[in-house]
Amino acid sequence: MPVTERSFFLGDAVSVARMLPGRDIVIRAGDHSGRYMITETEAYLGEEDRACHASRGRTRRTEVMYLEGGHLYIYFIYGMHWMMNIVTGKAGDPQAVLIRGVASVSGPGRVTRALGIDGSYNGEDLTTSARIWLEDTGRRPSLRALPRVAIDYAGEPWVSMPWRFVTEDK
DNA sequence: AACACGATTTCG
DNA sequence: GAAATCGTGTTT
Repeated sequence: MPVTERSFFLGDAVSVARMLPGRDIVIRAGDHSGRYMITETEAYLGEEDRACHASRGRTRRTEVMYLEGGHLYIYFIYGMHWMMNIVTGKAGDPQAVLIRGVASVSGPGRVTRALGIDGSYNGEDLTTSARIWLEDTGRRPSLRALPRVAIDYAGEPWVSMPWRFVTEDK
């Protein structure tokens, strides 16, 4: 069933990142329509977290992270890839969860390409959108917690925090 | 106005 | 191992 309760997204990013795997992202957008089970997530914990874009404060790019949980934070990187994140927490608390993988699609850049996600989805509200939302199918996969990827520049302790969650292969 | 670099992917 | 490729944040 669709997850329309705002409360689902108001927890901290680590909590939400642990709840997302097993749930489905549903897209209804013309040429890109489908259901994709989330398999891998990564949490970014606000201004304190040196790996989080919000560690540099509120800017034009990061302002959507300051919205209340349930909105999408979409950004472009390496000149070619869109990254999809789900904002979590209360308004003013810039946390988000990167969607690193969905069933049969590994890698955050490949996820957005498969789902047809681009900058037009930045700021979209998952609890009210007619083209993208979350659904709870009841699946509760066991997870493995690992360090986050490609954030060496953040230094310790952030580079070592086990805030990446991967569905165990079974 | 110029510069350095990135929450990645792909090719060699 | 290195290129591709450009928006963003920082510095000048």
